[in-house]
Amino acid sequence: MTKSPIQQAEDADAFFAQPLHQFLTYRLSRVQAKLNTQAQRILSAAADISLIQWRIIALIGSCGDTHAGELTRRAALDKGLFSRNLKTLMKRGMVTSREDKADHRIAILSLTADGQALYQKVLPIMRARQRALRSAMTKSELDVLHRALDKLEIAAEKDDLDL
Amino acid sequence: MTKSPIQQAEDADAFFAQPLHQFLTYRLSRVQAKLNTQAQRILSAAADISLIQWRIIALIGSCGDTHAGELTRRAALDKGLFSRNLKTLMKRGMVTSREDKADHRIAILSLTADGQALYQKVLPIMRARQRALRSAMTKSELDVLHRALDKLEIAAEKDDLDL
DNA sequence: ACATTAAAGTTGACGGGTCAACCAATACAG
DNA sequence: CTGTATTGGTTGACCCGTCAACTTTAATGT
Repeated sequence: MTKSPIQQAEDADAFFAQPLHQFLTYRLSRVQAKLNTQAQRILSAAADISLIQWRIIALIGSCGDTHAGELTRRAALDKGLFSRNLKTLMKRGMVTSREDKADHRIAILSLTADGQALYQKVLPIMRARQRALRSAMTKSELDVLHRALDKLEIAAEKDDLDL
Repeated sequence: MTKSPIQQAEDADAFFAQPLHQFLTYRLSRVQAKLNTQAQRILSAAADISLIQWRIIALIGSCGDTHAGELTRRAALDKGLFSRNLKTLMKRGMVTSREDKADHRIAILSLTADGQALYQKVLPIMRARQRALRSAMTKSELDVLHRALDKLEIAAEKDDLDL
């Protein structure tokens, strides 16, 4: 994983010209924050629900009736975060849980009628948003973006970045 | 051991049965979270400092002696967040402030000797990290990634996504 | 000059997100 | 069968990040 002198020089120029702004991680975090804000605005307008709660409803709605652990693993969601928001969703009558007969630690989760209605109402809205975001790019740009994200994700898990 | 992103993607069932996993925003937020975790790990090992505090030190170190408002505007950082972390950095003796003679609202910030030392020590480490991340991709992939981020950032600011 | 408005920074409140301690139930080893 | 380890889930603690209220000081306008 060696670097060409040219690239190093480019890095240096960019850094001293514009600290932080050109850092990949910095740009990513800003873009992600803006996308989050947008999603929250859309969700609160469409269904008066937070993003994290929408994610939980979408998980339950799309994965069928399963238990919390399965969903948090699938979505890489913190189980504490999940638990708290699930509680408020149950208070709001969007989700119900029944105990698993075989394993009493497990609660099987399902959407209530209200939860289903919300899911069916919001899902197309969020899909449309995703389409709109994608449509800002060409197909090949989108492919490269996904590939780049894969690579970044792998690099982010490395403990030693040839430091 | 955690699964690679590729394996997780292969776990995904049908396209529509797994809404979250293919959502661009979802992937972005996960990658960003992992990059953040990595940065925090590196920083806490190298200098026992948090990411936000490093950003503040890097801003002061690279922008010269300026006031808080200038830096928060430049970095799109919340001024409240900045203020609080600045306070702890001053407690730790990394930053000092002196009042501007012309405008008494303003405090001019500078790094102390300790702050400078930390800055000079950590900067190459973080720049090496950026190089390592970039080197995971080809030049053209990087270009497309930056272009895609530009477009996403613009799309994220739109109020109506043809919904 | 005085009143109004705006800017710089501090503080409080609150949700998101991570981590660890903890409890209850199950699985497992001897 | 019994003690131990593991798993599912809840709760508490803590930081990040956003938003808004508020104080102090400066700019503006009449």
